[in-house]
Amino acid sequence: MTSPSQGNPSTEAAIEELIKGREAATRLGVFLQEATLGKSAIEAFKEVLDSFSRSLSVLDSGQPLKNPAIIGVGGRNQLPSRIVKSKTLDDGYTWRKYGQKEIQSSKFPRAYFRCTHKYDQGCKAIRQVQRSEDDEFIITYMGEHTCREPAMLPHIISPSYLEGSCLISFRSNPTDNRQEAPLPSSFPSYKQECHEEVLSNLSPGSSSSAYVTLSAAYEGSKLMTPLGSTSDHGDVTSGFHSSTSSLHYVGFGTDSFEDIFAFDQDGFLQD
DNA sequence: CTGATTTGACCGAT
DNA sequence: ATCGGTCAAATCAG
Repeated sequence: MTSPSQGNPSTEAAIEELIKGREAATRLGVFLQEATLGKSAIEAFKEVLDSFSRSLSVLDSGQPLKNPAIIGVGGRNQLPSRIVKSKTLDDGYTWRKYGQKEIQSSKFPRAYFRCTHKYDQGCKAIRQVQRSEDDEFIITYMGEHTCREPAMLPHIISPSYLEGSCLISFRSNPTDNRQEAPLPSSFPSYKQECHEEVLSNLSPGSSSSAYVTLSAAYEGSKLMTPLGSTSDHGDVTSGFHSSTSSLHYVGFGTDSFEDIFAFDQDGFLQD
């Protein structure tokens, strides 16, 4: 990946500082989480984080950020969860939407997905998707995929990202995105972009919390093709596609903390 | 025809 | 009582 920041000492220094600042902010976020502060405090905190992230993005433009900042621990239930900000809903897995809800704290509805293989393979992974103000999606993944997604190529990102190698590369073809749309189809083209940032990574059990994402690989071997629409599991849906992307952990944790995202912008939902 | 999405109802937690 | 998450019937799409 080419990055303008590369080879530019001053820019890199700036990035370094920003990363430090962001880390400090995320640490602060943990306290904010524990202390029951007012919403304004949380909003302010969110702005700080956003600023760091934006600055980093600008300077870094695409370069994977190192030093992921992880805020918060543990989801509201036992499920390991992580929050990812992405421009695409494709993560290599097939999801089935089972609900959508207007959420009080954010003006955009939240869409609920469960793994397509919930019943045929007992996969417990679920995710919640919300649109953010920048035409991106805030995706909260909960639970681990225990399914053996045909389309997934065994590219498991181990918890190593906790050590700084937060690189998750995606890549595939945009096949069918519809099911990915958290809302009525008014999402223009969230498919061609593949930017992701892991806003948070929380895995209580940390053990096998490895989040799986597929990568470059399965191009050419689309095992996932809709088995003729006769498959018993018949849950072939979503598309997958991805592409190399850079992500940053900007993190924070619990679901409630999600309120930090006071997405304000129209357009998410609408038909 | 089969499977996915939509959407209101239902339910549990707060 | 309210809010968020899930269910499930109706509807849509391939």
